[in-house]
Amino acid sequence: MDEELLTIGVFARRSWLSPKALRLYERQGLLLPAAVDEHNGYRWYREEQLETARLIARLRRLDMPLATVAAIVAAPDPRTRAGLLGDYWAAQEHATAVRRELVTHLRSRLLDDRESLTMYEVQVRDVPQQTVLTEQRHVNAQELQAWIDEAIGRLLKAATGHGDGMTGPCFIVYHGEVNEDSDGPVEICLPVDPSGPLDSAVRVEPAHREAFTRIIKAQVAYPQILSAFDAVAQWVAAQGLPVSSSPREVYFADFGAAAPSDEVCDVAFPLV
Amino acid sequence: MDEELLTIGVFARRSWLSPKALRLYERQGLLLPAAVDEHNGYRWYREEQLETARLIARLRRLDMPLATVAAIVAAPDPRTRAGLLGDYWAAQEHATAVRRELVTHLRSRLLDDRESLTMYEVQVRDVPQQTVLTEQRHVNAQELQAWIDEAIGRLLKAATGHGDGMTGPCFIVYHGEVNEDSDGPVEICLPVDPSGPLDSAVRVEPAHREAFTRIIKAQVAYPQILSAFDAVAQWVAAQGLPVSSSPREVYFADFGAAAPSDEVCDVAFPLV
DNA sequence: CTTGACCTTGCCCCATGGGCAAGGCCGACC
DNA sequence: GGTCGGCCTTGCCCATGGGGCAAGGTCAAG
Repeated sequence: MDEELLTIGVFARRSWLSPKALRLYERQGLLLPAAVDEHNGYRWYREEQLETARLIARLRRLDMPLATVAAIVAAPDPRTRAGLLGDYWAAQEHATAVRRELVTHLRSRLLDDRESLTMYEVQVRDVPQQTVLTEQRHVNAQELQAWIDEAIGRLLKAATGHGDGMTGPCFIVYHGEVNEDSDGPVEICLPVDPSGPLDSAVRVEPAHREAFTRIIKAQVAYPQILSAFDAVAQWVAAQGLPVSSSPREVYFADFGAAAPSDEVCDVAFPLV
Repeated sequence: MDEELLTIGVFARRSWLSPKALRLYERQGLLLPAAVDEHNGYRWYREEQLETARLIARLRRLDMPLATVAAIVAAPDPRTRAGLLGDYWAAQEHATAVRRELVTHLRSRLLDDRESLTMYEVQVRDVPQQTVLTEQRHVNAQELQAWIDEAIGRLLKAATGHGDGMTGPCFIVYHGEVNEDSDGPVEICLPVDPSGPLDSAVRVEPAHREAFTRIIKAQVAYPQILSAFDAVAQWVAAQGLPVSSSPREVYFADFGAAAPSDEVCDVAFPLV
């Protein structure tokens, strides 16, 4: 055995890491020195450890958290390592894509400041009683979109076997706050012909008056849409009106086919 | 004036920020409460401040540092804000692109582990004396590539007016370490016909023997290329040979036209 | 008056090191 | 043997952007 051990300084220079980082990695159990002198505490590394250290250095250049680095370093074979790296990077790309959309939206909003200047115009209307197919669940902000897509699919399917099918715009009722931490519940309602069968997933939404504001597709994104809820709530409070039920989004257009500047949805608060 | 002030809790909920964050932003001078009660220290915010707070919340969702957020918030008009946001995001996209390349390279290296298994093959050769056009500067790792491109352009141009033009492969000498912190100096040399004019940018590179290893284009990227330097330095040390001059990269192929798996460069250490 | 919700400050914690101080150790030179 | 410079050690404080919790002050409703 060629037992030429390297001091931490030499090892650091040759691995493109700093001595400080190496000491940290030892504490984290990520990269242990081959030996530690009991007398003076000096750390000694083997040349073969350079390969691992350089892998760590390269992964850290991606800003990969040490825990993820540790998982990759601990992986038994290169294919597993490449897989974990791919997973990590896919998640990063996804996060970047989300932010990229936010930036695009925000820049255009800053420039033509449609939303910030044109205040939300709040109106009042009367909504007749409706029979609705309904589905309700606890979901947080992350799961919301996926669940809405699924649930609407199911409700639409159920509606086709229900007299004339859909008889009005679908709406989503927020019975509780929905954000990263809090999860509703949220209810999806699809108005149908009241003469159809009344099974458990059907209820009657009572006639009511509601205050609402109309927004475009680009304003539906979370959390921008909260400004619209806020504006309506503000307006209602300013009028001294009491709110009688949970706020909702009423989708009167084909959301998928709409352009970002098309009006697609009303944010509505039922009044007494 | 409609002086309906909001408590920190209400303001936090309506701005999508946390009270804790709001207190931090006050300390940083990013978003000051409209008033602070002298008696009990309660913070009070104006409704108009919601707009700023929401802008901050959205910018923070991009992981933008508070200092950058502050610059944007302090900008006088929306166009300036959009410009700063665009600059920030362009920098982010660039950083992501760099990492993306690193990931691609790293994954392929993990999978077909060409570099990690096939050790660098080190050979020795004799290099005759050469007259070279030369340019030298301090540059760190970031500026290096751009400077090399420019300098080679200048040297090639100078060489055309110098007898037969280029008479051998261009090489880059690292007189000092080059990384993020340290900046060489680095010297670029282009061999030319020794019968040409001997002006200040020309020197004679003495004949020498050198140890070198040949690498492919994909291995030229920083910091991977350091493994090659390391391998040659190792080999030289193992032979007990003294190094006589600074290490260098000798580019014998058309770098731009080469495929990633083409051999393009020798990493060489002059011996006595 | 009590209760619960809200507010305050202050402290410790996260991750990933950088920077610096105080002090130990080692080889080289005189 | 003494001394010097360079390496090594540990430990503390710094930054970022808050989260979490404790101890205590405040306020409005019942």
